[in-house]
Amino acid sequence: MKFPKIPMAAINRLSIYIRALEELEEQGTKVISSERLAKQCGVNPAQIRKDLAYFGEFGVRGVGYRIEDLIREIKEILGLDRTWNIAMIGVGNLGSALIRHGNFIKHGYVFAAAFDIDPHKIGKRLPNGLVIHHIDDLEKVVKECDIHIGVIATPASAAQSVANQLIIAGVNGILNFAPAQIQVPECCHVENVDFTIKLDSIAYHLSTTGT
Amino acid sequence: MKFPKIPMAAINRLSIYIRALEELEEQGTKVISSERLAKQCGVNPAQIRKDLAYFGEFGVRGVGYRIEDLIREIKEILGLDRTWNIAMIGVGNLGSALIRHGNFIKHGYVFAAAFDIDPHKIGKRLPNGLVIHHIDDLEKVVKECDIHIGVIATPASAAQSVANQLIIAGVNGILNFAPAQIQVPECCHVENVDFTIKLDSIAYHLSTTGT
DNA sequence: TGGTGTGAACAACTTCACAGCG
DNA sequence: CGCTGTGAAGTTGTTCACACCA
Repeated sequence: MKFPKIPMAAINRLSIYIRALEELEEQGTKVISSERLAKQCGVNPAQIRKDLAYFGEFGVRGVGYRIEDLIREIKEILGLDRTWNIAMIGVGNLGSALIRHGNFIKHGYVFAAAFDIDPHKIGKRLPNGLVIHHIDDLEKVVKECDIHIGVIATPASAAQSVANQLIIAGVNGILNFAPAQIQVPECCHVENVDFTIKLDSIAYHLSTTGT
Repeated sequence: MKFPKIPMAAINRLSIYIRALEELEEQGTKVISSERLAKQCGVNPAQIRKDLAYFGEFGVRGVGYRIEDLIREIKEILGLDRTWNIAMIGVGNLGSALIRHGNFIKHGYVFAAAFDIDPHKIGKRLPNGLVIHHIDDLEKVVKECDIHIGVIATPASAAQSVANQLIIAGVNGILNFAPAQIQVPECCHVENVDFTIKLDSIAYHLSTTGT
């Protein structure tokens, strides 16, 4: 296979495969077929083979995939064979809970700085030792701490201006928890985590399929 | 238009349209064209017209859409012309932050109960007045409080068993924050909010487009 | 033999282009 | 005249079916 266009959805599924594979590895499994992995991930077996084939030939015909190797390959594909320094912007309820949340560090994402705009918070120290900086120091701190990803946990009204500041600071990966669509230049990649949309979708399904 | 199959993506966009429309309404705008709304939401104008046409004819040719009416129509479509009682399962960092987070109530989702499995937490009262119940009381409390949606904010390892208990209790809408794929029967609708997947996607983009 | 890798068929979603109506 | 509503075309993503190989 040459240089196919890779569906976004395929990338997201790789993360899901990794989780399943790591679980299997813990249980001591060495090799797995696309069929069994598919069942565990709730997808189609052909989907898995195609997703992996976008990036190379990782399987052994008649056998399956060696789990240890496959985990390493997928991590390399996704750029997870390293750690990523990230910054939290907005240290309110959600922001501080996310910083304390163990899932980031477990996957190699390290909160290297935190920012807010509230004068009462600036200079305070978070439980994990991070000092809260003023948002105006973003560019300086981003450089100092080698930060590549920004997490926006501000109110919706502030999201766009924070995004602008992140981009000026040279950050071009943004995880946006604010319920707002933010506009960014081509070079920057934004992912939205918007649970109001998800809830609305649930409400729709409950409403249409008999409360 | 008769009974077309409605793309999931269209439903999700309706939430985005509502947000933009409510903002416009606050600013005093009365009518808007699909073109202008599209620009604000970052989508194609035809997309908006098609999304809305799945559900009826809400526009006026040569004019556009009356904002007040359109908001009401979309809310009715999504089942947002009422409030929804929801339950939080897992009152850790993330769970308690979400309960305190204002976005749920703002959109008509009311936390009516909270559950955990940690004996030290059972019986404690949250800042908003909710008492933390033991997960084993789920079915009873769900009935008493008329809960239709469950929010899972437990560790991944507990997610599936919590989902099972929710379904037994008669809850068939689940918002899952745990990084795990959960299996549910047809009748139940699950939405996953998995920021590790989103971060991995950002890492991939940063890695492939020159750090 | 059994499971991968993959072209081809299929399905889903998006955008175009324009008829039709206020 | 301008903007909606919509069939048709285009695009993207998924599944099938089987050649191929350890």
